[in-house]
Amino acid sequence: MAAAERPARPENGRRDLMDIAIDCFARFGYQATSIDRIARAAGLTKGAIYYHFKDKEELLFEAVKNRVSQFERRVISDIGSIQDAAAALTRVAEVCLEHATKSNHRRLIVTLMVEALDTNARLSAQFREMMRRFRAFLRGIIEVGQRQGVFRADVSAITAAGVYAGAVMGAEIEYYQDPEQIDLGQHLRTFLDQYLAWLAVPARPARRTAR
Amino acid sequence: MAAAERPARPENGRRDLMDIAIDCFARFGYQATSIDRIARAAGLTKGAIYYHFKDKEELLFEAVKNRVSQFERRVISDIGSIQDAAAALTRVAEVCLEHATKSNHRRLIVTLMVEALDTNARLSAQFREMMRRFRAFLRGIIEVGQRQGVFRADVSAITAAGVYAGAVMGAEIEYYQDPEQIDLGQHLRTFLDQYLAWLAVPARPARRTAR
Amino acid sequence: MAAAERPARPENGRRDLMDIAIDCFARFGYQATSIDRIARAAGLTKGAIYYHFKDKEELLFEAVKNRVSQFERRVISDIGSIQDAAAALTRVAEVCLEHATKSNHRRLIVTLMVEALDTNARLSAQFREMMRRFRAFLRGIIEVGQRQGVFRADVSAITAAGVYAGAVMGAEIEYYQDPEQIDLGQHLRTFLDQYLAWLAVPARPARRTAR
Amino acid sequence: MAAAERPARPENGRRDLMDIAIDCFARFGYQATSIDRIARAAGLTKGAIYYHFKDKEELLFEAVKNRVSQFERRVISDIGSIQDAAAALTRVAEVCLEHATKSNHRRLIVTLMVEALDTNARLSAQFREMMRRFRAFLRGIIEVGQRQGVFRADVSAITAAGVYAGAVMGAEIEYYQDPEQIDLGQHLRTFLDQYLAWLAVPARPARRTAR
DNA sequence: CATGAATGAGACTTCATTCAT
DNA sequence: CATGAATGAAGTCTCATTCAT
Repeated sequence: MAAAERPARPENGRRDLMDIAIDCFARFGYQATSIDRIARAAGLTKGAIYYHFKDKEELLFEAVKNRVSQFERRVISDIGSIQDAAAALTRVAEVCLEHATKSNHRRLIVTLMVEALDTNARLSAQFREMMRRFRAFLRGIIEVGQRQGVFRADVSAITAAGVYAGAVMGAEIEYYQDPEQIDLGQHLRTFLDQYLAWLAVPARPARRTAR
Repeated sequence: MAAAERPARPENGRRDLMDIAIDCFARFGYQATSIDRIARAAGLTKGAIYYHFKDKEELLFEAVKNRVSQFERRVISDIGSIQDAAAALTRVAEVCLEHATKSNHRRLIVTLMVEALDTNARLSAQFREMMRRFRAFLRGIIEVGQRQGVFRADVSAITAAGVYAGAVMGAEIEYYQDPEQIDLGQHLRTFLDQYLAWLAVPARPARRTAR
Repeated sequence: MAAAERPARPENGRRDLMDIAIDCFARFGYQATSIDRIARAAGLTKGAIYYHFKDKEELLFEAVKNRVSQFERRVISDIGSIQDAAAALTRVAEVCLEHATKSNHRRLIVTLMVEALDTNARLSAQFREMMRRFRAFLRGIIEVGQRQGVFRADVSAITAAGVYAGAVMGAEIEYYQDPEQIDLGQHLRTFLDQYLAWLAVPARPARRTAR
Repeated sequence: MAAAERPARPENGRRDLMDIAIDCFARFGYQATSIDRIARAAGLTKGAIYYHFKDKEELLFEAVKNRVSQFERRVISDIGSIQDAAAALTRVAEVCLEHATKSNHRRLIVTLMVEALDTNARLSAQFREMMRRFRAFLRGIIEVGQRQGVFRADVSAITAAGVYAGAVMGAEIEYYQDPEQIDLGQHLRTFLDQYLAWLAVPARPARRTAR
């Protein structure tokens, strides 16, 4: 009662709050997540949230920034050192799988990305950049493979990257919606299997790709 | 008074209203579409909407039912008669492309499906059923190909169907988000190319598929 | 299509409509009875009601006027000829019983009277007049009895009339609310019994009445 | 900081708000009392009401529960100790008189009871229970008088209780409607006079009561 | 830091009423 | 006479946000 005894963990409340907010945003989206819902989930009152965050949008942006950069850092740190392009693509899918099933990182991203489409220009732009970075990253891997001669050269690396990114995202949504019937791991492995087979340099008669 | 010209447009207001509502829902989702926005878009007042629809949810469900069944009828009527499994899969992608770019059918479905996830149990169940039907339909095509010997038999048809459905949906989302950079048509053709190559009976050494 | 064939029963729709409206008003009161509810009960659309009645209030006033005057005419026609004051009071209670249980006359009156209290000045005034007429009527009967020497003279006839009117109305409300436990007939007979005993000229030592 | 003066009025806003709401409900009934009207009467905005009460119905139920139990506690505490049955019945009427004229307790109850009849099943059930308790309480008093030999034994105590409850309620309504012409105190005393005379053991020739 | 109380804008919905046909 | 369509006001409720303590 006298003097000291400050909250032991300064700035920790902010982090905790954000994690809880992220859980809500990931499940219900932005609009269906009221400040009150977050507060209740955190065992606080609404006022406390406004101590840590300027407004709901700041909370949203921080949440997205946090999870997006965590995902990107993870991908880069995991893949950066891999020399084998096919192994790198496999690894990316594994990270996605993990972030979709063991954390809420991917679900937050996918959910908010769709919700933001015509609803939140600024957020949508942020997601667009993120997707572009992701595709550019994948394209980089593919081009390495092409340069190394392990991937066929007659395909557009950027289109291939887009196919990859879309397939992973679509599979995740199927999984979020019907986890009982969708085995996301098998799904992604099956996709990778066909994707890598297609990218592989053909034995002899090259199958023509899409115009 | 002589010949034709009956009420001119019986039950037309309801139909028009729904089309307008669908446009809004497809772009902004359910929650971000206020009754007032629909009314304004239709050049009516809110009250008029409640004359035609019991509440916002009825409008939503009717909209979804309408577009889903239109999409399903279209797929069935287009594919039903095709004997060639590969051609059927190609055709499905073409219909999706058309419904994603020339109408708002697919965007309505994808947008609302994601929004509904943990937000609207009843709607989500409806979408889950729709996706299951879609995968079952695709599986049927694939199994026909397998029975005909044109598709390899060592892959799970239902998993393959899920990969297909997910890839198409993911590509659509990429397109909705970044239409300037994503050429959905090329995207889908590229995916189909790899998908069919993978499904095709291998010349010699069968590549093993995922577990 | 040519000329005549007017609706066989002119002005009949109006009467039917009003009876249906009265049923609704008697059960749900004025505010909880929407024009739509009446229309549906009558198998018509709202517009039809506005053909017959200027607005909802006119319907209400007509309904009240109708039932009130029917009740009053009935009381007068039934009691007018009775010479015996006690028998007249008994008869009034019987008419009330009948109008409370076999028709909706009394329930309409009681329900709307309470609802109108501070809500509809004009209607409330009308009911106030009605109650005053009713009490005046009862007072007349009592005074006849007093003049005839069959009722004690040391009671205020107007107060006695008020007690009578209130007791009947209160009993009705108890009955409307709990018809399973309240036997309105027995209730009223019991009240009458005590009321007439009290009014009767006492054998010897007159019990003093309230100041 | 030294001694007393705790939050001054903890939970006070809620209580104040309810009292104001009760005033409105007692005068206008439930439906004619808009949230806005209560808010204005309280000098607050609508939102403040929803901070304290979940919705309008909760406010209603709390209001009714409050006034009903206050009335019942008052009756019990006032009458509980009285040994004389006639005095007890007199006392009950006095409490009703006070609660009808000096507070809004009885008017709230009577007004809402009538309005709820076919309009709010849950509330109506609550009032039905209240009336049953009231009649049971009165019956208890009457039976005590009968056992003590001061009340005649040849009347149904429960019916007599119903007559009493109804007469009081009816008198109140007359008073609410026409306070200028109805002197509720005299009304109730007159009723009590006749009621107790009727209940009293007759000197000699017992008047037969209604079966 | 955090709470409790309150605001105010905006959402959904109901409903009396009007009107062209 | 009657309907179908529509309006506009008013009501209930939600929610992001603010602020004194």
